[in-house]
Amino acid sequence: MTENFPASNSTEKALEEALPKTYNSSDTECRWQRAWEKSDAFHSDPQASGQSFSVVIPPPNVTGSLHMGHAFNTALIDTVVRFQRLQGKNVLCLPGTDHASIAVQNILEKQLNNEGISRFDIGREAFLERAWEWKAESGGKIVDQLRRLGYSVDWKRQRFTLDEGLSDAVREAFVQLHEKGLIYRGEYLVNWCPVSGSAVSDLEVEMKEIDGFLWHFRYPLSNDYEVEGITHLEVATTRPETMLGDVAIAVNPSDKRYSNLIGKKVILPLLEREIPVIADDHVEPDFGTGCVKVTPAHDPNDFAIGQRHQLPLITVMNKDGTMNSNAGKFNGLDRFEARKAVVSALEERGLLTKVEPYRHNVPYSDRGKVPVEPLISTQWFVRMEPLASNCRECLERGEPNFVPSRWKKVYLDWLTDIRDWCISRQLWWGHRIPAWFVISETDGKVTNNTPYVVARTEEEAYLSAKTKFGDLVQIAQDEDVLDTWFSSGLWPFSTLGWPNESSIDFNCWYPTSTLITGFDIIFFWVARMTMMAGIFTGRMPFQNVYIHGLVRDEQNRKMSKSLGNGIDPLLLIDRYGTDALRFALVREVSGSGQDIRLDFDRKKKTSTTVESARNFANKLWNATRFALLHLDGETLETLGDFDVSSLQLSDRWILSRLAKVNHQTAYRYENFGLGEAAKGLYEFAWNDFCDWYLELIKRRLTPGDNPTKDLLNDQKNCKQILVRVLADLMVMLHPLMPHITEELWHAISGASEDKLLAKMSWPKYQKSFENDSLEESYTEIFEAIRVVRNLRAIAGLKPSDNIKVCFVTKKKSLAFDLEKAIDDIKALTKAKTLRVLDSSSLLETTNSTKILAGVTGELEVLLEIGDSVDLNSLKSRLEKDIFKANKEMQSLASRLENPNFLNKAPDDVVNECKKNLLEAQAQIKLAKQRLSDLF
RNA sequence: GGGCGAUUAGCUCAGCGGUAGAGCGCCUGCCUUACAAGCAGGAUGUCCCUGGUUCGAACCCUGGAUCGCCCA
Repeated sequence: MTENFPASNSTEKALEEALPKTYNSSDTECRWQRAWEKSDAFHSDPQASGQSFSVVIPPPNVTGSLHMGHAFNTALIDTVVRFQRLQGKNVLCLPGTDHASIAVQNILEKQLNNEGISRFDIGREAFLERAWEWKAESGGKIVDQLRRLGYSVDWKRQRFTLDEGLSDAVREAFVQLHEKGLIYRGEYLVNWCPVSGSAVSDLEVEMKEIDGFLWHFRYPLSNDYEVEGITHLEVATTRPETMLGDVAIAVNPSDKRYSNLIGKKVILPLLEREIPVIADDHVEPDFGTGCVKVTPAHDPNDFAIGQRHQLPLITVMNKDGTMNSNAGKFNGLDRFEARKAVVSALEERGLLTKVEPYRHNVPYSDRGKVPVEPLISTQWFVRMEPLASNCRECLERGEPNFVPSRWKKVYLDWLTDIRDWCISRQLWWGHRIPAWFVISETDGKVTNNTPYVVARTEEEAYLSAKTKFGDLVQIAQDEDVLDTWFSSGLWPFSTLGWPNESSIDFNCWYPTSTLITGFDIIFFWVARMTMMAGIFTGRMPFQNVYIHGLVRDEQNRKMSKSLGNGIDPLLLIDRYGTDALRFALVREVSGSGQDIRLDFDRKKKTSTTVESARNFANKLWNATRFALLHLDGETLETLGDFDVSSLQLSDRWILSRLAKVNHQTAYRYENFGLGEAAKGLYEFAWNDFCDWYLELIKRRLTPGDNPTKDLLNDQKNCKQILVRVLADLMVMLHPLMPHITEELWHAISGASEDKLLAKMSWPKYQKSFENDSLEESYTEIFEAIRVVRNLRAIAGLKPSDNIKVCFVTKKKSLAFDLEKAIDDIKALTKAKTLRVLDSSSLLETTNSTKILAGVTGELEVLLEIGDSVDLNSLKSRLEKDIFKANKEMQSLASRLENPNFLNKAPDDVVNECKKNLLEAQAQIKLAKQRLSDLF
């Protein structure tokens, strides 16, 4: 399994040959994905020990292929899930797909269309057969792609919204809602998508700003009612073709211009129908002429007016978007053709008074990408208010808990002014509505008056119909299917066995722990799930809802099919590896849940963001490689635990850092600070561990040809800590970068192949190792080293040039730390000699000695060097130091002169300020002295 | 019209009361035996504008500008 890392008894040479210098992600990732799956590593057992932790994934459409949104969502979910698994919880992460009624139907109808036939030619049964065939062939694509993300889901529990169990759940849900009086059927104005040939819900309508026109035209007053010389009323509309269905003209009752016309009649041009002038509060007197045409059968606002005034409904269009016989001579024209024809007809009659360009909102069908047509039709609806009010009550108790919390308000606002949900779709692919019409009551036909029964099965329906209507009943199931989101709304419990609430899975994992999804489906999905769960299970379906942003393209545009600006995650995976992509995405996340922008060079197909994550993976690879090259075949297991009593300072330092990072990272993972967790681990691994600790221990790992016993002991200690830190780091990084950490952990741990990091435990948090004062000391030591390196650079010294370094400080604790770390500092600065003094006067110098100086904090760094020094750069460096210190001194001094500051600011701030002032003054003094010494 | 978010280094973004950070890019040296996908060093900011609160504001409050999203 660890092909790249040979068995632990190999020679160093063999190791070096077998270990490539750069990490090859595809090999590693492929291998571990297979290993996880082969061993059913993520198959969950409801009887297993550990607190339950469950997540259901947002089921992608079967028609879909992997896009960046999936990759992002998956990276976040899998990070949380893998973390919880490391915490010893009994974790279930349940995958599945969604049947996507309209999308699948669109695909199939396109295929049929290519064959020159329609679905009606082959019939429902044959159509569904083809649909299932299509699903079997293409429906698994997205699932295979999800596998490439290293998703640690329970594949054995994979579900599909149309599979048997979930279909049962849908029927049960429908029947129960109906029994509770929450489902009704009726003739209403719905959003009609002429392309899908189906009703769609309000949520599936997208408002688009469109440049259109506002047409003004005249409706002549009926001769009988001519009033004070007024012969006509003028209306303005963006949709002239709907005038054919006008049934009234409405004005505001307080509008004096028209008050004497209320109750009178006008003649609807073209059709020469007489319609009344009515008064309605909702008419805005300031808009247009203050008169609006009322078309209740084709406009939601007008529909409401019509209801208030008991106006008739006149539908002038067919369901395919063409005009019908009510449209008179426009019968048969497409709605947009009819618009032109109506306008020119009005113009001919001299009734068109004005056409002005007008930008307005037009409702578009999400799926069909054409304007929806508000159309009267008979549909099934769910009464939402009772469901929503239950959710609002739960929310008051914090159920579910939204992260970040601002989404709570968005969710609540939607629930507060909720409208009923049109759930029927005039499609075939989906859950057929479990309602049967008793057609024998209406001459074998389905009309709006045909009685129906709702039942779980056809037999049940038949029996029920028979009891009500006698032995000779004939029944026929409703042709329509349910909105796909109806079944998605049941997802968190239908997948766990509901309606069988005594199922083991349901008992163990319901309610689920956390839902992770994008803000774009809070209404579509999150709210539907809470409403359905509330009524069917009596509980909210998840404790936490973690809402994340969207991945946007390099120009900050939303990625979309129509724009064609999607960035293919698989391409990035091929180039940089899954772990790199996952890490890059998660690292971009901020606590406030903003959208993330992914940079992408479309010509080169590269992304610097993902590339830097790939480089991080390579860094980890090489740090491990370094360890293996020095371990002589030893492993975490064979080395055992280190001896706490013989640790060196640098060991204590890295162990303190490790303890803090451990604690902090666990907290961040637990509380959805995933981006922060990633960033923190990156810094620890790269800066603390690789840049400092590995450099510090190189000397100790190679103690020379004839090492003493002490040196060998120290070497062993050092190795033990090296592998300990590395192993812990791998565990902590595992949720983010599962594959490479699995590989590297195996290499250093000596664990057998069947042991998986994915199923290990989170490393123990060693609070006793935390040591703030030591970390502060090391900050100062590193700063001292940096000053020496900086002086070297200024002086233009080569790495091989020997230097003599002297640290001068009056701070005893610092001097103590520096003394203790003297060998480390020598190694990292390549100093030949290093002394720590408490006064520079103790430094013996001759006339030919040149001294470079730098200051940091309370430490003065002196460098003895020969003649080959660039004095100019040194001079400018010192002058710059003085300038900066001066500026700081002035700002600090002015603060300390302010009595209010001294009185009101907290003591520690004032003390800090005083301390910094003294330091700045000392720095200036020193730098000035050095300047005069040199020039 | 109502609501939400954003505005910080050349770019992408953190920080959200104690005087500004990271990654990438840039400049200068280094192929120093884990890593050039690397190492060391360096430069870079009216923290959108405006008032106010405060000893002190990038951060809190007023008002405004620009961009984006959601709901009508």
